Amino acid sequence: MPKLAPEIQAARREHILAAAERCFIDKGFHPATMSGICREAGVSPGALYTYFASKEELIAGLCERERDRFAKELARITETTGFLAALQSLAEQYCCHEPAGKVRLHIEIAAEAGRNGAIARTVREMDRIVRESLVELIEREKERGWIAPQLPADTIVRAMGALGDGLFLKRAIDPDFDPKPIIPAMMTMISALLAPASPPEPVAKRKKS
Amino acid sequence: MPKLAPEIQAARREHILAAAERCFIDKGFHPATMSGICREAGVSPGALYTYFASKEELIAGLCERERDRFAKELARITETTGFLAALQSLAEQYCCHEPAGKVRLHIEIAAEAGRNGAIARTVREMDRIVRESLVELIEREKERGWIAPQLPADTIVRAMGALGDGLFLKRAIDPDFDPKPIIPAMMTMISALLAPASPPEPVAKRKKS
Amino acid sequence: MPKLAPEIQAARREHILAAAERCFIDKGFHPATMSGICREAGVSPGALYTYFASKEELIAGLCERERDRFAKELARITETTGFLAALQSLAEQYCCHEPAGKVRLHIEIAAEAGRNGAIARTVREMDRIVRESLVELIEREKERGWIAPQLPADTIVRAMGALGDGLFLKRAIDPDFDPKPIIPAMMTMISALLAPASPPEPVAKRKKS
Amino acid sequence: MPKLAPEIQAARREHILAAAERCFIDKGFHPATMSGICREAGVSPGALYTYFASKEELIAGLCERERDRFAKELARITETTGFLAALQSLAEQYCCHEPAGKVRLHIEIAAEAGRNGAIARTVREMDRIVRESLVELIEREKERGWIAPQLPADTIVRAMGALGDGLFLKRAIDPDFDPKPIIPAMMTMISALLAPASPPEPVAKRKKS
DNA sequence: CATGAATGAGCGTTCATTCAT
DNA sequence: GATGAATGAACGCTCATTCAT
Repeated sequence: MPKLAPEIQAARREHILAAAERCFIDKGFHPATMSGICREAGVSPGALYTYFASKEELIAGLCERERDRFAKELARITETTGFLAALQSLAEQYCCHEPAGKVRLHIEIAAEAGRNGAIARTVREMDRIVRESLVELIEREKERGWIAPQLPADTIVRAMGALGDGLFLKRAIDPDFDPKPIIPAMMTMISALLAPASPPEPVAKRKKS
Repeated sequence: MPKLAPEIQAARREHILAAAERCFIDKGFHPATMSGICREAGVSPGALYTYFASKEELIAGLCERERDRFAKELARITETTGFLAALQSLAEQYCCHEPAGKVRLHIEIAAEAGRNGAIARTVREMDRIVRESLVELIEREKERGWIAPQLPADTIVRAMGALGDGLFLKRAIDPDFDPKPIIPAMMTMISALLAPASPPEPVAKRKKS
Repeated sequence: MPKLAPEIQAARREHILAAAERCFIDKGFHPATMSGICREAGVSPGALYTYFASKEELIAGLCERERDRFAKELARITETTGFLAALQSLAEQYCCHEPAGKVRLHIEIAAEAGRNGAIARTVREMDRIVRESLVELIEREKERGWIAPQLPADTIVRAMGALGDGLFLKRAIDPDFDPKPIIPAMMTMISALLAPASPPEPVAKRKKS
Repeated sequence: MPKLAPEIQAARREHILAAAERCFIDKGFHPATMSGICREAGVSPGALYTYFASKEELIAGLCERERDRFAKELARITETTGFLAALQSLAEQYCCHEPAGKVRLHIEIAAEAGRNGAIARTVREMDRIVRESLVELIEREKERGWIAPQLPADTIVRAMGALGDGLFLKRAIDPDFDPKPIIPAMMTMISALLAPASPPEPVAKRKKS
């Protein structure tokens, strides 16, 4: 039998990852079973094991997929807009509109990262990508004189990242949690860090004069 | 072997919970085994099962213990100090000095809360306790005229909580993560929310006038 | 502590046996648990084990109790009446009015007897007692010329016993089984064995002349 | 290892059932262990569980197998002979020649039926099959004028069934029990129910002329 | 004598993984 | 390459029995 075309291989891999994601969201990494994932994907165990050598690798693959997806999305966003617009877009997408299942999956990944080096590395890389992208955006705005932060861009980004991650955690714990009421507070906090030259539009007017 | 004194029972329970905590930190809730916990606690399975009816109940018991410990610690802190001192104490204790294992355990609990109603309830209750305590402290400071926040105390507390939780998540992912460099940024953010009458001492002097 | 008065001991034993019977009827010998029996009897495991050295002995004790009860009841019946009246009384009591639970317990005992020598002995003894009692009654009637069976009394009794046991089995399998419609058929069969001098009253008129 | 041919699957199932039967006869349903059955069948637990989802299902499967076997055997017997020959054949086969283990197994099944609805249903169905077959045979003989029973065929069959079941029970209790001496008594009883037109051949000469 | 917490072997069952077809 | 039946170690949990108090 001739080797499968790489694009078919990749599609199959993606198909299995999608099925695995559904199972992992539903049950968590450890309670989810390989045969459940096979059923969900409509694939035999033998077939699955030609794409992923073990359950661990499947989990790792899923994490990498998340990282790549996020990186791509982030690139799309940062390419075309300024810092605050990007921030707002990210907040909306990941803290508000992201489906609850996905949110929980990310917490599951974080929990797994605590025990699994490969996953920890993937997650930290994802973190790094976000941070570097945002740092770059901040530096650009700084050069243009639009903001005048008193702290290093990296520190600012880390602090803002913590804010976003915290919202994620809240949503994972309580699927009914609504982040909207907190957004003004977040904007206040972020503005304080950035010290924008003039009140940026999407942020509530904070102090006149 | 007549009925054990309640305090001995409680001590035994606590002893098992401590052993379970070590195992859960080491391996996670699902990969950790009951017989591993028994070994760690130096207890037979039968004995363990007189204190906890199932693995699930053991996990739930651990979460409740965390909630109670935290509530107690929080009460101790808030009783004796003002808002900012309390905040600093909490941040130091839970975001900085908390051992990495404990931090990961809390993320594990959060992941589990996504699928287990009993645990979700415990975690949300823990959250509520923290929020209510801090809201009360804020209101007190407001009355005294020391701060003049523009947003409802509850919103502020939630935003600050997200910040703290985000730091937790970072530490779970990366045990070498050092929250210290971000603390000034956090203080800036919190100050912006609280609008203190005068620059509070523990915060870096940020802008004259 | 002075030895307990024998009558108290016997009462306690009986109390435990009664509780065990309820449990065994409810769940069967093997699925029923010693702690369930303790709960039902309101007795601690330690106390139970001073009366019965093992679960097996408890089961054996229950079987012996059934044997003794049945022997006593049989003696009462055969003492005061003739063969057919005794037969009718026994049939009514054990094939019709005996509660379904008891009936099932006897089948449980029979099943256990197949694997447990002590119980088999008890059950066979019970059988022997019934057979000897009835044989004696038959011989008495024969001497009086009221019946003229063509087969040995023991054979007759065994055949009749099989009939009774068969009804037992049916009731165990189907709690709604009603033995009443079969009674005329049984009477016909038994009459055929006994060849009574004149149509016995409770039996349907069978052959003219 | 692609999909096994259905006949191989069925053979494997049958192989496991046979092993289970040996274990259940040896120890009873509840004391017999799944790993014992696996050992007896030369099969791993996982393999067994692909054929039977639980111990309960294995027991149910065994009961159904008994029902089907018996139905088949019964059909074979009733197809080719008249009522009395069929009866004699059944009595010989099931009351006399059936191995002691099988007999005990049937009592075990009866005991289980008292607590397990699925098994009770199977057993009652088995009963029904026997009854209906024999009722049909009786009706046929009646039409031919060979017998002239005074009672409904169903009642007669039930009474005769009780007789057979009673013999079963006796054999289960006492493996040395020899049903042969009772057979003349049984034939007398059955004859009395059937009222055959002339002394049927296979029955011992009972009354001169 | 009674208590009931403790024991620990062993239960029924699961499931990541393999490999003959 | 795909299949899916098979493996078997290991899981969570039970319960007859014991014995320190």
